[in-house]
Amino acid sequence: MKLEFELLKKEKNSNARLGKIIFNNKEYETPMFMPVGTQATVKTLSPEEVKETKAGIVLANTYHLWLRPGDEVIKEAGGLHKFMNYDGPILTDSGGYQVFSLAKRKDIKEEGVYFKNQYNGDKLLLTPEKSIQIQQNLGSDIVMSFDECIGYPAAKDYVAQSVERTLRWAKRGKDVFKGDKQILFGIVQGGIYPELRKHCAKELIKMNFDGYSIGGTSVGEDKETQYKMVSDSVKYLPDDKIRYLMGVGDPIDLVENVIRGIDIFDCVSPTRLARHGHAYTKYGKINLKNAKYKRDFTPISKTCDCYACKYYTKAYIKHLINAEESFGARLLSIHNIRFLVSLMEDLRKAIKEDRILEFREEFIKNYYGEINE
RNA sequence: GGAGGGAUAGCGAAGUGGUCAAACGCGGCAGACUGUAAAUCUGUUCCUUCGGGUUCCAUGGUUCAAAUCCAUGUCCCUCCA
Repeated sequence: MKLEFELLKKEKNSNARLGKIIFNNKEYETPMFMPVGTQATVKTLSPEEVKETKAGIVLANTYHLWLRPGDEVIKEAGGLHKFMNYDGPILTDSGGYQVFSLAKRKDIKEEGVYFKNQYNGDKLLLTPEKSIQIQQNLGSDIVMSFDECIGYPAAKDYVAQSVERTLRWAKRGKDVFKGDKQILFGIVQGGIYPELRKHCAKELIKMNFDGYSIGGTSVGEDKETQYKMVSDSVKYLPDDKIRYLMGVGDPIDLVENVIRGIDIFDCVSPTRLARHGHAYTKYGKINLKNAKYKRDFTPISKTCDCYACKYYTKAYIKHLINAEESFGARLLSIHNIRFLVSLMEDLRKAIKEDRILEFREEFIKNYYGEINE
């Protein structure tokens, strides 16, 4: 019951694609947005609530679960699906992002990356082999290669050297990966340099991974730079494999990168922004902490079909956020995830109808416009 | 009746002659957040035409200079009878 992918259609006027993921006798269409559940939970939501947003794949993180509760514990529990009670597909990140985000607490060497355990100060070594082994213990359905996610800007010499190491790490990981129940992705790095992106993509393809991720974006670069990095990576990737753009979830970026040929995305934004009081709308992001919502007794969106919009007002959710009641974060997380999932539904419809460029124009006009619901 | 302590910005609370428009926390008002060290972080919070103006219970005083010292008053708290 390995996860399978099937390409269904290519949009006529762009590089956008429509696909299908088959997992556990269920089908999930792509392009798709995947909510992040780093610690084996999408923060504040139950698995039932995640499913209600119609999200498919959920992310979890190797690094965090390795440290706590430990991948052996999760293996003993019967794997991540049983442990967290989620029967949909699960993708695990390799810990590669922590190479970037824990910048001050790491030391990159050829064998792997040394981290300091944030809970007890222990010196830890995460290697490509170890990352795969942990992900096999976790029992996720899509496994990521251990890579180095570099920041922006980065000097070309450093990026070139980093790409070579990421390639060696990808090979080392693949060599120990069993692959009887899971599929393994390689990660295209190369910063903003087209020739490094090309080289990285081509070398990964030679190793024949089950899917390809694009990494090293959404680390501080501007949008145009990001879109170019995606285009410079995607054009070498085979049609029949999933293309995953890591860490991208801004609504505009989702639209732009679907057009460039991306199938799946993940991002912490919908849930983090929710905890910070923000809600996505067709007309831009709103901050419910703002005083102007104190007596706004209308839903976040009149057209949204989520639980929060169906039963609750902005004034109520604002009150919950201000009072630091967790129900507020939960309602906004439901809304924000549903917003992105629903945006992907609209994008798939536009692909089916070959009118994705028109869709983009209208979406951007609304999102950056002055109109309010 | 006696003895002592206190009153500082929306609230709590530092400060006890100049470096004080006054630390810090909360509350308020905004901002940031992209493979989650993030229910976190940042800015701002007397008035202002940005030159300055007016503040630390009230009034009077000492001093070149007072939130800070002195006198009187008002209110609050604690203990003793």
